Amino acid sequence: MNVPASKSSSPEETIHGHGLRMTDQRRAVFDVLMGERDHPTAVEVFTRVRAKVPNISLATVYNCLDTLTACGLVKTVAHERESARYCPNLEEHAHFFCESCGTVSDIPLRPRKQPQDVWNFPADFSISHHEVSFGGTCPKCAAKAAKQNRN
Amino acid sequence: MNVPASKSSSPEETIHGHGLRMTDQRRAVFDVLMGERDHPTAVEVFTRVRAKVPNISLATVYNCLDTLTACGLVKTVAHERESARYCPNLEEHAHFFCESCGTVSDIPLRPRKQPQDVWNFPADFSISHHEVSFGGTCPKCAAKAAKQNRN
DNA sequence: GCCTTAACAAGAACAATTCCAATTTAGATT
DNA sequence: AATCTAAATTGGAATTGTTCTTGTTAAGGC
Ligand SMILES: [Mn+2]
Ligand SMILES: [Mn+2]
Ligand SMILES: [Zn+2]
Ligand SMILES: [Zn+2]
Repeated sequence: MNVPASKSSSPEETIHGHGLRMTDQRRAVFDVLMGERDHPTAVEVFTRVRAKVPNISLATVYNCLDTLTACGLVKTVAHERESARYCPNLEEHAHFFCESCGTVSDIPLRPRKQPQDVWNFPADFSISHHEVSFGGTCPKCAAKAAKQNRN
Repeated sequence: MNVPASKSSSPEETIHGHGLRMTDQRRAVFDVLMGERDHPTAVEVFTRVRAKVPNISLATVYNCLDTLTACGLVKTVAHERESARYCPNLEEHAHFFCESCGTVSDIPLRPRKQPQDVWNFPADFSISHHEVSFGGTCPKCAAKAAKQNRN
């Protein structure tokens, strides 16, 4: 667990490195996530992947998403109490949730910056991971709202 | 909604300012949260508040927590897919979740710093709120682990 | 080709939260 | 002080997203 997938190795190799097998279902779930740069829920992944593997079950989609996450091939994204989303972007980044249209955007970390630059940790906290999410209005929706207001 | 409770005004005033009433149940839920500087779940609040209001229902505890949050008197804290927690600290801060003992600690924002100092937002994103959570090992648990290792 | 074990499918179970309909209560109005 | 009305509470049912269970399928080492 927590072994990052190096860019050079294939997903097969990464999965094998965890003592697991690359199955059609895992491959299909992985491909669906890589195919779009968005953040689908498990059910959205399920409906997309059914086009390729018509008999896959939702339980298997959940299992695949869990194993892919455990192998470091995708990321799981939680926001408030909504259903989990899955992200193919392995770079360190935060998430922006547009409250108007629901889209999720990746927000990259500035080079050479760390969360500790902004939050003041008492000594001796050992941080193993962080999850940062922002809520607000995306540029697209802001533009739409501005246009509305002009009328 | 989103009207912050100024420190000078009482919870009654704040609630009235939102056109709502201060009831025994709301008062008791509020007092329970203010009574400890921790981050209880709804069920934990429920069991604590039952000491004072023995017949309160869990649904009411959820309702009270929602209204107190809407009035800005407490904060709701989400972390991964766990049950929601509630926080009496109105200062801007992040949360640290100890994976070993489960405690939640407040991590203050450094003065004059912003999340935007660390994350690079494409222009035109209007941020209305953010939630930042860290996972890892708290100092107490780190010390315990170190002691174990020494044996 | 056989065997062991991992992976999958289908549906049941689960936990947290929300919804609903009936009852109670706060506080305004007489 | 009694009455009235909308808001709040209650208890239980319903919902939702996710996990668990059990029987079946299929890799891949031998
Ligand atoms: Mn992402
Ligand atoms: Mn807090
Ligand atoms: Zn938007
Ligand atoms: Zn700890």
